Amino acid sequence: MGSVLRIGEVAELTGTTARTIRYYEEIGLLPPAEGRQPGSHRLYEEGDVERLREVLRLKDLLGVSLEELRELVEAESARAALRREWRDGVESPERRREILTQGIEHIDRQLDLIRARRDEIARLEAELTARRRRLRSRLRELDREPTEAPA
Amino acid sequence: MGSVLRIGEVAELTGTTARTIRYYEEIGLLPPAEGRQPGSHRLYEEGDVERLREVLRLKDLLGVSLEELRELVEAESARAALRREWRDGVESPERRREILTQGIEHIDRQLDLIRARRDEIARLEAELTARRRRLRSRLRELDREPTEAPA
DNA sequence: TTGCTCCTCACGTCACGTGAGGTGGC
DNA sequence: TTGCTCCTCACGTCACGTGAGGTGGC
Repeated sequence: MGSVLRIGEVAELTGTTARTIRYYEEIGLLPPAEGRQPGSHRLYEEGDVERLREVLRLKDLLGVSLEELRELVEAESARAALRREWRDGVESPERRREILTQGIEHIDRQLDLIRARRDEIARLEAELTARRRRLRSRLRELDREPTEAPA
Repeated sequence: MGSVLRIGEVAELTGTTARTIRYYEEIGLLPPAEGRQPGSHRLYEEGDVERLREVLRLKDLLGVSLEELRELVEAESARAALRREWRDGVESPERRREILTQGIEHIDRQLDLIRARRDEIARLEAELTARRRRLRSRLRELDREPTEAPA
């Protein structure tokens, strides 16, 4: 059931702060809480929580500016519009093919960003484990000849 | 040979700006350029470039604040001091064992951070590829029955 | 009615960006 | 001497943090 949430609860659920949510609304990164009079409480639903979680995750993992993030999110809502068109029944197979193709291209753009990050992370991890192995092997050498005391 | 570099060259080599280098020096994240009179040019060597590259990489990949980054870097120079002690010949095997053990623990702390990131990235990548697969398979379905035109 | 969370300014902070005006080495 | 890069303020900006003072729903 669509339980209604206040901004503090949404902040808690997503691991952020009320200020951040208001700021994201202010710069147009999040849509304003629906049907709200200025001064009154912002009310959210589970879908808004999911949406915010996604935004925070992309920001954290991709390390992009909020401006770039806004472009990504806009592309995402364009995608949502296409999904609605699809769900409501699309007439021509040409249009259906177009929608699917655009969806794949959108995902590919995100995958490019993610994979670049993944590779950098993997490189760093490999370097660290290599250094760890070297230290471990020296430690084992010490254990094998423990009587190497000075004169 | 130890070619001497100016701040703009260092910035170019590391993909950052002169302002960032000065700022990092100001907050103690980087050591001040060696033997320099106030007002005169900062001069760097290849080692400084490597050091800065490491700092920028950790910042980018770990997404930490400069304060946290400074702690990491300080731990790194503590490690460098231990490596020097090792290189200059350490007397007791107990001390050698201690140095190696501390080195491994230091690397393990960094590995914990890196692996957490790696897992998050992997989760996101898996979700994206799954969505991509679903779209691709729908596209293939369309190709298999291309005469599904409306009346 | 009392707490609690919410609201809107609005100033502070972190990590730099961006001139302004001036000095120093090929 | 002319460019070029460098220097030090110092103010601007982005992404929020943090009160100040006030209103609104269990």
